[in-house]
Amino acid sequence: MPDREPAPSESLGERLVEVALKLLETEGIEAITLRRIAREAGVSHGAPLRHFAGLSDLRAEVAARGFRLLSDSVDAAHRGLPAGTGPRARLHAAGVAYVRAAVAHPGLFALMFRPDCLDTSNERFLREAGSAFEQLVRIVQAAQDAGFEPDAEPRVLAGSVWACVHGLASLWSQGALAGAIPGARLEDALDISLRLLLGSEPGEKR
Amino acid sequence: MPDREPAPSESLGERLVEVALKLLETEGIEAITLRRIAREAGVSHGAPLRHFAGLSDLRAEVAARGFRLLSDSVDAAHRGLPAGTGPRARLHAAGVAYVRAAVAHPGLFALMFRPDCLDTSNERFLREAGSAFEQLVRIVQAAQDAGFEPDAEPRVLAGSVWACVHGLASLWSQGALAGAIPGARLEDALDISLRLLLGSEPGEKR
DNA sequence: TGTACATCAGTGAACGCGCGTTCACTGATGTAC
DNA sequence: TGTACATCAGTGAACGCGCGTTCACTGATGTAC
Repeated sequence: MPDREPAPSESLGERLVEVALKLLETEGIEAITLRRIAREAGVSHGAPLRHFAGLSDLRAEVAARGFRLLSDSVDAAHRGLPAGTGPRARLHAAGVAYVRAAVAHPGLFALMFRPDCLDTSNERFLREAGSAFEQLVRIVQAAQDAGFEPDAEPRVLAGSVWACVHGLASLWSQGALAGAIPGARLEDALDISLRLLLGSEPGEKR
Repeated sequence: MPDREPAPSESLGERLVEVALKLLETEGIEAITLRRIAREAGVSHGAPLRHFAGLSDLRAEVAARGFRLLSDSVDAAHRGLPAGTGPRARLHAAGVAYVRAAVAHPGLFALMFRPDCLDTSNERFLREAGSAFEQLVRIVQAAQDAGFEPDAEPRVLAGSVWACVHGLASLWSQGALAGAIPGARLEDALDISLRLLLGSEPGEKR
């Protein structure tokens, strides 16, 4: 994903979302206001309302990008694995990718899971969040076919896996884990979590 | 914990915190402002500053109560178990208690993990958060003594367990899990998560 | 090739809001003598 | 038992802030004829 400059052809709506993403990285959630984004984009504060129904609509649109980013990260990690990799190791890699992507974009990640801040009925938000979860369900189902918790309901199992990596990403990216465990390394906690969750799989190729 | 009426002897500082807790239950985080709490307590909006250094100090104080409540819930669940209960089943019960307490107080729970909203250097906040984690470490260590992941570093292991139940509590209490899995029941996800995390323990008394 | 018109993205002044914080004050309470 | 005084929790007016949203407007662009 090259960090392209805003092309002049690009619509203001697009540009505003990108400015918001940049602001999330540099200043965090509280900077995501209509006026601030407009200012940063060099446009009058009324302009964003030509492209979004209101503040929480814009935020939902930004959060939708977050889900897309998460999906893409998981997908990229998946595609990067050697051909013979087992489904369980793939699930493991998906978990790692989720946590890494979240920790790399703490502001965006926080916004995505703050339903009081955004319009959760926004169409693109629902679609991207939904398809990210479906992606996880597919990966989980493949692992189930390979013997991982074969009797569990796939969506519920996927939800449990999601919750676990999500908790890790969330606590880590807000500094709570590092605060409680001085000298902790994310890798260690991630390894333990995923090993506990998925079990060890001595016979499977990774 | 009886829902006692504000005793006239009670200090205003105490009363404000209790009003804040009530507001969190009924209206959520955004209601937690100095002016709103003062209004609700029937006191002028300047009064709270006689008891707290500022808004984020008050919020930290409220969050500290949250950690205490979480600790107490886990503790009560612990004490309620039959005498012969194994350490692994005790860890399981602690996880269940954590999630239940969090889901029962979604506003408070959300506030506790919003470091941008509160003064994380507040003394009581640090103390209560710290002692809640220490409580978990002790429970985890007991499970380790009974053969659960005996070689893991106790604090990191505790962090992993924490992250997992925390993620479940967090996603559930904000409706994300229920949104992704129509008809989902918290109990099911909780059961799967904890079973995956702790493994099954056929020989142990529950 | 021109002319009239509609469309609509972006402007910028204005409104009203609740907020945190400051500050001079009041008035009850307790203490020193 | 009185009197003077200090303390300090709570008051309420005031300040300045950034916010979301409204609204009449401008001016470029494209379309119909």
